[in-house]
Amino acid sequence: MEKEVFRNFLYKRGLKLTKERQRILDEVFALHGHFDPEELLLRMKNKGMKVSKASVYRTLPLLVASGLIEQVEKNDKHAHYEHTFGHGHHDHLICMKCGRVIEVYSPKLEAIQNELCRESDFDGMTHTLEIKGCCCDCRQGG
Amino acid sequence: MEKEVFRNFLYKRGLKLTKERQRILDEVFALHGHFDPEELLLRMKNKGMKVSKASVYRTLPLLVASGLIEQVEKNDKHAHYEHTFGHGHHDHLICMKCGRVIEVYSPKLEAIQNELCRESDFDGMTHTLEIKGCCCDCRQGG
DNA sequence: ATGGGTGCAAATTGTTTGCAACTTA
DNA sequence: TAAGTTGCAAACAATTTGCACCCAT
Repeated sequence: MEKEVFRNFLYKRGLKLTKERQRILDEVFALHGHFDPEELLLRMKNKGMKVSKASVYRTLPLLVASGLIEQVEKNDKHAHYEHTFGHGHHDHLICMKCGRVIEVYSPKLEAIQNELCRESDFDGMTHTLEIKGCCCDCRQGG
Repeated sequence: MEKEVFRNFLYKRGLKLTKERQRILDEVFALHGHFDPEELLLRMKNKGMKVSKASVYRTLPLLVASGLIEQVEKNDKHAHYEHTFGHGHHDHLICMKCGRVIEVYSPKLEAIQNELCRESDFDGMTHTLEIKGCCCDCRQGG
């Protein structure tokens, strides 16, 4: 349960699990795919949940630090996140025409990460692969 | 010669190769590794070159569009670029302790890009792989 | 009761833009 | 000389922060 992970993470650092943090956690995990802080805030306001922009901006880094979510892009203006707990690692194909994001996974990539790290005596923790191009819909349409 | 590439690029779009654009191009290619707009501007000012912040911000996207430089990260605050002309594609190992960036290349990765794209009927153009972790110096030191 | 947390609004920071004067093709 | 370009300063947008009150532990 992600709430346990978060509670435990906070506890270890002497931080508190406030109502606001719980609400943010819940909403993040109620979400399907990617989101940005503003989007999250808007959703919560629309549901009548009480949270401030500041709390959202202060809580997201905690969720990242606890390993529950990941920052996946910072390509246009704002940061994008996605939750990763119980959701497996994957990478992204990003369509440059319509912005669609397709999730993909390749075990071979994990092997390559290890290989590249070994060659440079580097202790690799995580990787992010983004392939930019054009999705099938846009190729047909345009 | 990168200046020819740029001149040609501008010409095709009816744009002009001004002194400022030349200076920016020169400085970008005088640089070794990564840089951000602010850094570039500072270097140029220190050398007594006359350019405004606005011109730097207006020129970098042109250099990207012409294929001479690439935007490689947007992780902390600002955009980071590096020149790629005559410099081959590569990916990055990023040390999360000291910020060091190590360049790596794997032909296998190109194969994986193709494979992943084929599976999703996606027309992949470029990829960016970043592996985050801890470099050898930081492991020993800390 | 203590120390962290909240909301608000003001402050920062990276980047973009309007405009009048200037340059390049 | 016509069209694009510059520099400046003001405008923006995303994120951060100071502070007085609030609430988990």
